[in-house]
This record gives sequence, structure tokens and C-alpha cells, in this order.
Amino acid sequence: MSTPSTDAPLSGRRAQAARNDAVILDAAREVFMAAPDAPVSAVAHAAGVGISALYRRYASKEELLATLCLDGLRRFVEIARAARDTADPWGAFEALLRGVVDADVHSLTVHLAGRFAPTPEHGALAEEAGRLAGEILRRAQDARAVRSDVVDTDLPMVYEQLAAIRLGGPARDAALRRRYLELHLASLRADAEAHGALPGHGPSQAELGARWQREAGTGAAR
Amino acid sequence: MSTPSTDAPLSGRRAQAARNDAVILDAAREVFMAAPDAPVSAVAHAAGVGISALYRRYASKEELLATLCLDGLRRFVEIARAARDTADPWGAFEALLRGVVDADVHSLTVHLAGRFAPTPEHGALAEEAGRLAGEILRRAQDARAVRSDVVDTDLPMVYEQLAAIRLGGPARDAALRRRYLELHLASLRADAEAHGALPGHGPSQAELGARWQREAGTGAAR
DNA sequence: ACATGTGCGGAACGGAACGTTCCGCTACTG
DNA sequence: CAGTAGCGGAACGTTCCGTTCCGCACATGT
Repeated sequence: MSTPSTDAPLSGRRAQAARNDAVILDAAREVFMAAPDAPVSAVAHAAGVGISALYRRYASKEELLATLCLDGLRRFVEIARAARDTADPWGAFEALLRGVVDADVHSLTVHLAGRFAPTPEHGALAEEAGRLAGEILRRAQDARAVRSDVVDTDLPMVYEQLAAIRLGGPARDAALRRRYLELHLASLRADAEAHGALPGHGPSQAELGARWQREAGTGAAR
Repeated sequence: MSTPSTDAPLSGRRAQAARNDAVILDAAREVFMAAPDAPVSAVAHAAGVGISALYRRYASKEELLATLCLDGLRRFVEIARAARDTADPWGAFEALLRGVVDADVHSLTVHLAGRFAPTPEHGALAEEAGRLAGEILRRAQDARAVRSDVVDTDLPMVYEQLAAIRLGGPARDAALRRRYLELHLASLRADAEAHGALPGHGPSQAELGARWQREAGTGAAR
């Protein structure tokens, strides 16, 4: 909340506003990652600004969430691209999962889905993300590094499970997720297949896509 | 909503009321398992009764949740006892996890915790449940069936992760959970330890116990 | 047959939470 | 020095939900 005007060409009020842009988005990310249905006032409080500063930038809560989700999708694609460029097939697969879990990117995407009307850009990025992850998985399976009976739609389910780990602060949760990611990785290795094939089949694209539809509250009948 | 008076000594109005006891509790279980913060009216609707029928039996929503949770803890203990009586150490371990996940008992216990003031009976049952699970785990580890670097507090985290799988109806979710439970089981086997030890340490009892404390809403600051 | 009270449906009530708007102030800008 | 961009936070209107309450229907006991 200081460093008056050394890092930007703008000064005074204008600079403060520019800085607030980032502060607010960071606060929103932190707050909504911890609680997707947190009130807008919580974001303002976390950012150390008033509510007006928020509504000056985003027309509605929905727009803020859509922006945040877009940001998350871009992070996912970035992580996936970096992972894909890893030479070793298992290394690439491992990098993908570790990257996604470490950045907690799942909380920024799927957990926000259904709370705003998705734009075409959301769709395009989600598709690209799926394509990259699928490529990494296929390569790892072709190299007999990852068991052959997992499918690409199983991966979001792994993220989903790890994102459900919420016990302490963000730091403690990150440590716990690393611990349990290690277990997931062990179960996905090719040699784990020796103990038996996976029953049933992974989610369909339709089942995964259904989350992006706007739906009311908690899902219980009125 | 029929069979007038053939299965109970009571008849007419009295029998209907007795039957409603079960209908309401079943409806409450179904509704709150799907959405822990569902409104009371949703339970009444699912049970096909009015709200009065509900409040005649439970003084408050909190009391209903406490009853439901007690019910869940008893189920857990029952499942754990049956598993413990399995001769094969790995079989017992497997039976425990399969039983807990199949009955979706986690949604009935921990997901309800924090929404009501726990009674001493909740504490006693939770302790008994922990004792049984710990015994089963230790036996499986002593037999070198389960990897040595998992601890008893890791098990609730496995349930937690599997309970987070919510895509379609209850039936589809159960099938998906069975699929991913298979992965978890593979990762917990002793031979999975060859690929490396688990980083960090499992949750402490204090971390797990903190969920039973009453806390406001979603966790975001006001 | 009739008075009685139990059990219940669902409207009504009171309060809490939240998204959004609006007023007024501050301090840069030109 | 007038004008205004940016903002803090109170206020507003709405939605949601737990709980209460009123009146009805029917089984029960005489």
C-alpha cells in the first residue's frame, strides 16, 4: 500500500487506480478460490478498498467471475503448454498435474463455472486446454508410462478431488495437496494397472460440460 | 402413501405418523447428502409432507442435522466393525474403504459437521470410528499390504476426495466413485511405495477436529 | 352420533445476507 | 481555482430461509 510513484509513468491518483486494478483482481482470486460464493464485499475487504472501487471496474459480480475464470483458463493453458514441451512423456504428464494442482487452477475454472454466462472465449480456451491435456496423456500412455485404462476425462476428476482438500490455510492446503497428488500419481502409473482394470467409464464430455450451465444454488429442490 | 394398516399394530392416523418418521429421515438423508445447506422446505418436499410434519419431530433444523449425523456415525462404525472382522488384512482394509464410499457415509458425517453443536455422543462415536479404522490400517500395514508411509488421518482425506465427485445423479456418482476408489486403492498398496515416499505429513487430529466447530458460512471474511 | 384433540399443510412472519446504487468527500488535474 | 475522477461506505430492494401459526381433516373414545 505504498511505493508512491516509482514504478509507473502515472502518478498520484491515476497510479493508485492502476495499482488497484491488480490488487482487486488478486484479492478476488484469493477470495473466490477459497469460497466461490463469497460476497462481493469480501473481495473489497480483502483488497483493502471500498465496494465502489470494484464496481467501477466490473459492471457486476458475474463479470468479475467471468474475468477471473478466463484468467484461470489462460493459466491452465500456459501450464499445459509448458508441460507439453517436456521431453520425457511421464515427465510431461507429471508436470501437467503438478502445475495444475500447485497453481490450484481448478478452483479458478470449474469451481467458478455455472456462476456466470460463459463467453465464446471461455469455450475456446477450455477446448484448447482439453486438447493439450489429451495430447500429454496420450503421449504418456503410448510410452507405457501411464496406465492404459485412464481416459482424458479422468484428469479433471483428479483435479476435482484434490481441490476438495480444504483444511487449514492456503499454505497448509497446498502441502496436503502435494502429499495426495503423490498418491494419485502412483495410481496412474502403468504398473498400477497390474492390480486390476478400472471399473465403469470416465465422465463424458457432456457430463463435464454440464457444469458450465447456469444452475440454481446448491441443487436441492425448492 | 397407501397400505392402510397391515404392517403395523397401529392403524389409521397413528400409523401414518409412524411411517412418516422414517420417510422424513430418509428424505433428509437424501437431500442433505446432495446439498448440506439445503433448506428445510426441500426436505419436506422430498418427503412429500408439509413443513409442520417435520417440525413436529425436530425442534429445529440443527436438531435434524445432529440426528442425521449421529445416524451416519453409527453406519460408519457398523461398516468398520464388519470390515475389521474380515480375516485378510488387505481385504479388511479394502472392505472398509469400499463400504464407506459405497454408503457415502462421509457426506453424512463430516459434511454435516460444523452445522450443529456436537453432543458428547457424536464425540464418542467419532472416537470409536477412528479407533476401528486405525486398527484396520495398522493390521494391513503390519502385513505389508498397505504402504507404510500413510497414516490413519490420511483415510478421511481419501473419503473427502471421493465425496467431492458430483457430476450426475446419485447413481452415476456412485459408479464414478467406485472407479476412482480403484485408483486410490492402487495408490495405497505397499508396492506403490517403490516410486517414492509421500511428502509432508497427514492432517493432525486437531486439523480434522476443527471441522466440528461451528463456523460461519463459506469461510470468507465479511 | 358427537365432542375432542392429534397430526398436518402451507401461508405468513421476521430477520439475515447480498448485489447494486447512490451520495458526498477527497485530492489530483488542467 | 474550478472541475472531476476515483472512491468509501451507508442505504436500498430483493431473495432466501428458519420458524411460527392458523385452520382443517380425520381418527379416537364415549
